[in-house]
Amino acid sequence: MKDLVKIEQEVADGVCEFIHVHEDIVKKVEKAMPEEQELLDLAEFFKIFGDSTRIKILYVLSQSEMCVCDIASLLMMGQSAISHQLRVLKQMRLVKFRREGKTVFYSLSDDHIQTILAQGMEHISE
Amino acid sequence: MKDLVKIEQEVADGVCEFIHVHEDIVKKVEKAMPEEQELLDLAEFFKIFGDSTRIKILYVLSQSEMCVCDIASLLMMGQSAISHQLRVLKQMRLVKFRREGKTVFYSLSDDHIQTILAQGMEHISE
DNA sequence: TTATCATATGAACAACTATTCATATGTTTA
DNA sequence: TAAACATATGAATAGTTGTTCATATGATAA
Repeated sequence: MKDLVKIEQEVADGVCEFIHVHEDIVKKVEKAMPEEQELLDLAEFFKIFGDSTRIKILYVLSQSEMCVCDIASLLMMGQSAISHQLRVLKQMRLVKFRREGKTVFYSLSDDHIQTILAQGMEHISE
Repeated sequence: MKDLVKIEQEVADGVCEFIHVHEDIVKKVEKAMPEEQELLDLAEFFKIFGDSTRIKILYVLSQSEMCVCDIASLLMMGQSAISHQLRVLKQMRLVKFRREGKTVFYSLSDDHIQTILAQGMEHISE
């Protein structure tokens, strides 16, 4: 948050900060703004899909449940890297898992994820 | 890409890399994999929405076209920061702009963007 | 129990990215 | 023309993030 002294100085410097705005538009949109937190959450949500390793993991899991080694093999990446990313996906509830002996099988936590992937793919191939 | 020597060493170390996999699953999914580039593009696409400043810009532009100063004022951020992010959004064709005198008005380049925002919001509020 | 194996995780490092600062560009007005 | 102004942009910086390495955890088998 800027203080008035700084704003005044910027105006003196000829910078537009908050002065030469279209007040009618700004005030109207200001009222329609969602909670700050909602927009932060939204960005966090999309950020998960914004990494190629995670996208690939989500894609292969959309085809079949799989253990960590299967995914590492498919993506030709180290077990540790996959495990770290699965942790992120787990924390954000995008994947779930079941244990079978020493092996842990991961899968998408719900169909919604697949829908979003498909929606994105549709969009970029236009 | 790993070389054989490294893989052999990892096996010797007791690391799973590519050996103790479920071959049937892996081979089946391998065939269904899209082009590497398609998944990279998909991640790049979602990455744009994965930043709170850009999400906010997209949101306010979904309400009304706006100049750079209007956006900076609404988000209480510097003109330069907004301008830099608008450049990213412009390059990725998420926003378009028109010039009117000294002022540049930005707006969403198509309705699809708004749909994706709404889809995401719907998803996180579940 | 001990050895083996699949997965998880902390620390370190490298790469990337968002913001700020200073300044440039291009438009309008005097 | 010169001054004022809205926006754009290059460079520097600080913060974030993904991968690797080494090691820990927890489960099974001998």
